[in-house]
Amino acid sequence: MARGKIQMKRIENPVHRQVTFCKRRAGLLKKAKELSVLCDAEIGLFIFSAHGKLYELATKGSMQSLIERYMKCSGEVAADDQEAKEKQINMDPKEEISMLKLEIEILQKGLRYISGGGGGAMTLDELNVLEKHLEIWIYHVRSAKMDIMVQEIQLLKNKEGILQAANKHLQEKIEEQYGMVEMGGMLTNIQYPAALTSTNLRSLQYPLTIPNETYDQLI
Amino acid sequence: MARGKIQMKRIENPVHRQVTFCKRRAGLLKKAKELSVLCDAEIGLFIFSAHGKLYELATKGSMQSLIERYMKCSGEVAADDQEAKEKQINMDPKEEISMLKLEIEILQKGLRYISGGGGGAMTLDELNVLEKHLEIWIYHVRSAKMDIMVQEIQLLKNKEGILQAANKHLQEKIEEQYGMVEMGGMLTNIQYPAALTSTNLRSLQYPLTIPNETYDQLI
DNA sequence: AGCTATTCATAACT
DNA sequence: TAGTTATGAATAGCT
Repeated sequence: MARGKIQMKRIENPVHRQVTFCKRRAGLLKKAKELSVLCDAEIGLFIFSAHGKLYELATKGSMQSLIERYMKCSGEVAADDQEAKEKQINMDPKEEISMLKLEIEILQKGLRYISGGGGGAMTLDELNVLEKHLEIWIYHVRSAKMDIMVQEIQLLKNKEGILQAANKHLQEKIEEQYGMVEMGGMLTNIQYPAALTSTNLRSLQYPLTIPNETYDQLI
Repeated sequence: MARGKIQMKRIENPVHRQVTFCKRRAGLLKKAKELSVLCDAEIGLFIFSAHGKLYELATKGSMQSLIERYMKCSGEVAADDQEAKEKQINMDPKEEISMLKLEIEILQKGLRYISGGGGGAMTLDELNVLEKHLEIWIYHVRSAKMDIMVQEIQLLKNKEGILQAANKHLQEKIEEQYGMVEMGGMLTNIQYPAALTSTNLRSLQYPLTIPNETYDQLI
């Protein structure tokens, strides 16, 4: 910003990068404090340098309590699951590896804690770790359920497409024969026949491996 | 900073405070992103407005993973990087990823077994309480997702039923005209037309309020 | 680290 | 709520 602007990309020169990191880190922390004071906001900020060193700021109480509050909030708002997954797709192997290693470490910690019997009362840290575990567990189950449902939806859509094609073909056939027959309202005016329930669908040849009752269990 | 400097204390005028909050929040998030990009740092930032609304930024992966890393860092210094790094040299990234995933799975299994077995001091009751708590958080999101998907499935099934009815009707029409026309193979032999993707389905009159992209978000 | 020349962020105003 | 502008802050390049 001074003496020439810089490109918004990683600074390649290590010395420059380090200097800039120090300066901008200080600036960022200052700005965060200011926002907190001026506008009565609570802010949690942590910065990991490229070398892994941690710098943090928590404007009210501890970072722990802020993280707890964050968890509650994001649990309600949560739509960042998908965001995380999207990012994971574009993640390079090294990043993924380090993430997995981190996960392992946390799991090991939890395992040690639980098997060790804990001893005293549980601390906030330990509770947070346990919560994380539980989330991961639930995630896998939910993920599997979702996969099944998505698969089923795709199947239904495929079948629909085929039926539509068949329909169109038949209509053309009729129009061919009669020159002009009013069949346009066909699709919209036909009542949904009571006999044509999902039970009938199973007689189709497309593999419908998932019984209908599964839906109820999925919810 | 402009048109007169301001005191570093809570802005009493609520309007001013709100405006300043918006502007400075944007500035802070921008600065955080810049620091991350320029200096190859990982940053987690969350801001609660005075009214409790959450604004967040996580520069790499998800906030979840960053918080995990934060926990680890602030908790212990511990590092077995050397050992891990040595192994990593002679290993294919994909192989390593799958190995790590396997390890995670095993750990999770063990964790579940131990907590389920309930031998330790902490244990079943406390874990159940924690689990319940987490499930409630997740329940709301999952429930909403499931509702959408079930609704969509029902819609598709309805459409399918109607299409089948239309199909049957058309077939009968043709058979009426020709006495006996071979149309039985219709449904099974028609190739699924590439043009008849889910995009086309939206042109149907049946209310398909849920855009297709939603599926991806649901997973 | 410390020093400017610049660019950037933003307080007040519209 | 959004856009403009004068001004104060932050900081890139040097030393």
